[in-house]
Amino acid sequence: MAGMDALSESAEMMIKNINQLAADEKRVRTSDLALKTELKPATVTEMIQRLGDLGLVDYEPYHGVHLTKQGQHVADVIEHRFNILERFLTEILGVEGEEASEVACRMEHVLTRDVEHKLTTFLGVDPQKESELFCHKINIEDNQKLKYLPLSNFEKGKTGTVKIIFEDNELSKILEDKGIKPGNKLMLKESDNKIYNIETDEGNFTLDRETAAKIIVQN
Amino acid sequence: MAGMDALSESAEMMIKNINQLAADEKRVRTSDLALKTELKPATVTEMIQRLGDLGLVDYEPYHGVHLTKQGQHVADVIEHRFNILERFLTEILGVEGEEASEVACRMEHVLTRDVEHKLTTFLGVDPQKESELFCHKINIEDNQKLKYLPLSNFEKGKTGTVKIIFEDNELSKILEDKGIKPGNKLMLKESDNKIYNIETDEGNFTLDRETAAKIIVQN
DNA sequence: TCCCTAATTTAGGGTAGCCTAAAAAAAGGA
DNA sequence: TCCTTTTTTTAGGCTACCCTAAATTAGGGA
Repeated sequence: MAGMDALSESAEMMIKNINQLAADEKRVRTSDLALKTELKPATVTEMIQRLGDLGLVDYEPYHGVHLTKQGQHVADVIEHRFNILERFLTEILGVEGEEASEVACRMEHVLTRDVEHKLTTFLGVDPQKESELFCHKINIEDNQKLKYLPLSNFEKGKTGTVKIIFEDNELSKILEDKGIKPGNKLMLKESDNKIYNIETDEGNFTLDRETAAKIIVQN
Repeated sequence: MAGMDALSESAEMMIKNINQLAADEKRVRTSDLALKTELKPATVTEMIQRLGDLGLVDYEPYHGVHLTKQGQHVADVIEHRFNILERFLTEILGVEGEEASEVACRMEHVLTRDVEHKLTTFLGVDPQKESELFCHKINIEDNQKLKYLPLSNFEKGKTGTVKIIFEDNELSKILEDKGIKPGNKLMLKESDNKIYNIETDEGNFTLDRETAAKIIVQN
């Protein structure tokens, strides 16, 4: 896209405020923006003219602005970033309301989409819903990359990394001696759903299904 | 203090770079700063003159700069904020190295001291060490109030309540079957920072660090 | 309709941050 | 020492954002 530099914080804030004042189709007035942004009307005019040149708002002199499709998208992204940042700050870090808002408001302009996504997932929001909302589809590869399976359901011939072992210390120790412990790699050589033949750095072993079911592997 | 407005991102970056180039007492040269900041020498001169006026650097025309006590303090704070932000982004969110650095570098300028503190505690850094280093003692209440920790930084022998599991649904479901789900209690029996041995209502399990980091526990 | 007022824009001014080009200072070799 | 080269600073220009003050336009009441 042309002019694809990042928007300034000021520009993004103006778009955010236009969006927040935009009720029922009406154009947003300069004076209302001036009040909300705590800028002088002349400054608002200057800024919305710039945004108009960028195609982010539809500006008609003396008759206010409204967001274009592009501008609306920017507003949605900023809004979302603000929300997750604010949630993170209050719910996870325990920052007080007012301060959380202020910090989130400054941080929202420096997030990348990737960090935004990861933070969203961190907060337990369903990424699918998010992706519908924001039209940036989640890459299939991302899903593939994070596949956890019990070894009992693992694909034959594939190599994976042990993530979790569900059992008491005794079994853990036995498995550990065989190189089966969180962090280590293993390969499922053969299986008939009753016995599982695996290979680790320590050699080859055979497990029963019950035991294999307790080892979670990431491919 | 006089002139206590927040420093601009540019100014803070310049101070940070001066600090990073300041080896063995020698003054930092304009040309080296220009290389590091990717600014033109003339721009660097202009900036360090401004910083000199603010009392943050000791500037002698044609003979480079070094940080004053005040400037050094700013550099230390920025450096620390960068470090914890980078750690949070990589260790908790799983952001890749390069991107984590860039985002941390932009975020470091918008943190408040309070958020910096809470994030530090969240990452499980010894607050005592931090307070020695930065001379602003961490309030005990802050610790008490800090309700959420990744399991990877949880205290051995303590029992907590699972609040959030982040990662894809698949991992969540697997953990859920084993009693690791929001609302349930668990106890961290043993840990060597590589393997995490826990006990839940459903039994005993061993997790790797990466997985443990994705389970947020309230103490 | 016409005029007055309120809203808005334009005009003009300032600073921070960036730049290039030219001047000035320092540094090092012969 | 002196002269050339490198480094640094100064001079001057540009843009984004902010402002105040002066035009300009819109809109409502008589």
